[in-house]
Parts: sequence; C-alpha cells; structure tokens
Amino acid sequence: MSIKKEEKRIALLKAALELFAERGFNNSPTALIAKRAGVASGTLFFHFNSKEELIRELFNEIRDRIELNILANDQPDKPVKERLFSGFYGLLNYFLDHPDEFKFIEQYYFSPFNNHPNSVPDENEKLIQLLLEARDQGLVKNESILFLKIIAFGPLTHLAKEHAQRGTPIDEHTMLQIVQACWDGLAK
Amino acid sequence: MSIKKEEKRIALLKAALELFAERGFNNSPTALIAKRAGVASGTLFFHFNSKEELIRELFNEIRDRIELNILANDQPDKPVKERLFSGFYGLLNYFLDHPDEFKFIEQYYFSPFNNHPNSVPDENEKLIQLLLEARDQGLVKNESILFLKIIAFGPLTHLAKEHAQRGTPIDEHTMLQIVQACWDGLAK
DNA sequence: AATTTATCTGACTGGTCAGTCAAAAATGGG
DNA sequence: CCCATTTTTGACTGACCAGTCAGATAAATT
Repeated sequence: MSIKKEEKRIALLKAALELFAERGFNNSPTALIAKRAGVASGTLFFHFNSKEELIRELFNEIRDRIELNILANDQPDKPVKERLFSGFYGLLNYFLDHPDEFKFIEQYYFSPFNNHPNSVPDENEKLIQLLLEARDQGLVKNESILFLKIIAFGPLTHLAKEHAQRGTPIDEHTMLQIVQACWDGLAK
Repeated sequence: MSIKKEEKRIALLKAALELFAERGFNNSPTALIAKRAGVASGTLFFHFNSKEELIRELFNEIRDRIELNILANDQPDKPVKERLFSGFYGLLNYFLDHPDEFKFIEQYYFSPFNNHPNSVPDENEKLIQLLLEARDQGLVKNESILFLKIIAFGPLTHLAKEHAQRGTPIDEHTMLQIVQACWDGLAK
C-alpha cells in the first residue's frame, strides 16, 4: 500500500467531510466528493466499497480523533474533579474548533445508518468513565448515568450546535461559564 | 375548498412525518408518502408545489403546535418561576410524547433548508420571553440570553434526543429532576 | 528491461425519484 | 340534470447519481 494511496484516501475523507457539512449527505454526490478531492469519480470506489462505507469510516475516524484528543489532554495524576473540568472544556473546545465534524456527527446520529445493529457508539467513553469515578467518590450526585450524561453533555452539545449552525461567536468567558454550570448541575 | 381536500392535506402531512422520522427526508420518496396517505402519487403535488414546500409547511405546523401547547398550559397570573418550571416540563413532556416531531425538527435543523434567508425560527419564543422576564426580576443569573438558552434547553433537548433516538424510557422522576437541574443552573 | 501487480481514470449503465399532465372522477351551483 | 370547476389519478419523463468496468498508467518485483 503506497503513500500516494493513503494520501488520496485522506483527501477523499476530507472532501467528504467538508461537503457533508455544507450540503448534507444526500446532497453530496460521490462524483462531487471525488472532484473536490482531486481524483476521478471511480477512484472513490477503489478506496471505499460504497458511499455508505465512506460515511461509516469517516464517523469512526472522527470518533477516534475526539477520543484521542481527550486522552492526550488527560492528566491521570490530577484529582477527578479537575480532570472532568478539563475534559469538558477540551471537548467543547474541540467541537468549536471543528464545526464540520460536529455537524457531521449530528447528521450521522439522525441518519438511517444509526438503525443498524451496532448503532450509536458513545463518542466519549473516557469522560463517562470519569463521571462514574466521580460518582463513586461522592463528588457528584448519586444519580443514574443517564442523568449525569444529560446534565454534562446537554449544554455542551447545545452550545456547539449554536456555533456550528448559526456561527454564533463563542468567547472564552462563555465557554468557562458553561463548563462551570455543567459542573454545578452535577456536583453534590 | 372542500373538507375532503383538507383531510388529504392532513393525511399527507401525517404520513410524511411518520416516514421522515422512520427513514429520513431523503429516504422517503414522495410516491411512498402518497401511498401511506392513501392517495395517488400526483395528488401530493396538487396540495404542495414541491417536496420542499411540504417539508417547510410541516415544520411550520409543528412549531405552531408546540407554541400552542405551551401557551395553552401557561398561567400568566402565577409567578414567573412557576411558569418557567411548568413551561420546561411541558416542553419536555411534549417532546417525549411526540418523538416523531422531535426527530423531524432535528433533521430539519441540520438540513440544507436551514441555510435559506429566513432560517431557523426559534421554536419556543414564549419560553425565551419568560426567561428574559425572570432575568429582569433578578430571579436568574444576569447573563446573556445565549447562556440562559444553553442551560435551559440543552439538557431538555438532550434528554428528548435520548428518548427519540434510542427509545430510552423516561420516568416522571427523571423528568422532574432534569427540569429542576435546569432551574438550578439558571437560578441566582 | 520485462512482467506482474496496484492504482487510477472517466465514459457508461441501471435504477430511482421529483415533478408533469391528460384524462377521469367528484363536487357543487343553478 | 347539466355544466363548470375542483380534485384526483397514475403512467410517464427527464435529471440525477451510485456504482461498474475496460483500458491506461504507475509502482513494485524479478
């Protein structure tokens, strides 16, 4: 497998991500994706068996990038509260920096692909583990994991949505406020 | 304009809503919508000029239903705090009772229709007015409307999403908890 | 260099689907 | 009942698009 090949694969995924965010899955013909990636239309089907496979692989790749980003910034020796804080902040920051990826995930979430057996993997297992740890330590309310997820991720994703969809500018102050509010909602 | 005509219009909108929730906009051919509504394929285009118009009208209708539902339950003589509480609860309840409508709205939100000039009207103006009123009265934090919206609607929509998408059962207790948590996040 | 293998190309195809339209059926007023 | 108008029908059309494939080119192997 040559380097050239990998390059084209990446160019195709990048072009697809851009177009999906701009125009949606169904409004982005494979021929257009190929064109933007600078390759012939048939090439897409050499790298991916179908448009659906391309979409799935793009999803997996993005999920991994997010997970990696969180893991990279985590400092396991720090207290759980601090780790959660920077985890939330990091996730929010990532979504604001990568609105295309956020839009893509939301589209994927509500797309038919989701109804397959192995559906909707959680994008941020690490943060959920940390939440459970915090609960065990009595730092946050002793409630169901559902409750904790809603309170923690609801505001974060809502803010990211506002930014990705309407382009609302979000300053540092607002981000910190929201992260703090998430924590307040969780804390005992 | 006969009653029969109005009936078919409604049947078409209902069939479209069901199919959109089940299969998404693009996976729901107009012929299939017509079939489920019990009319011939051409009839759809007598009632709506295009598939896009059908989608837009369906969105407007659903937005109006939600707004009406909130207004119907509002008691303007009660204190603002109480009105906000029951407003949140009512909205959450509505989404849990009408997952198809919720799914539709989310799809619409991330669809290309959204990029038109007159895009994304707020689904719940009334609640936002109440939020501002509460802020004026010093009941909630003196923060930007953006902040208030994120804290109030973030958890609500996230819970509705969980229910609509994965079918997670939501009991009364959880609903009240979430509404309470929203308030706690807002309150001074 | 010759040969095999991997990668790429773009014209083409078969299927799908939004939207049309001529003719049929239903409605309603006089 | 007659005629005009509204509403419905479903076969049809033209555009679009995912995916194919035969042949071209580049890379790797001998």
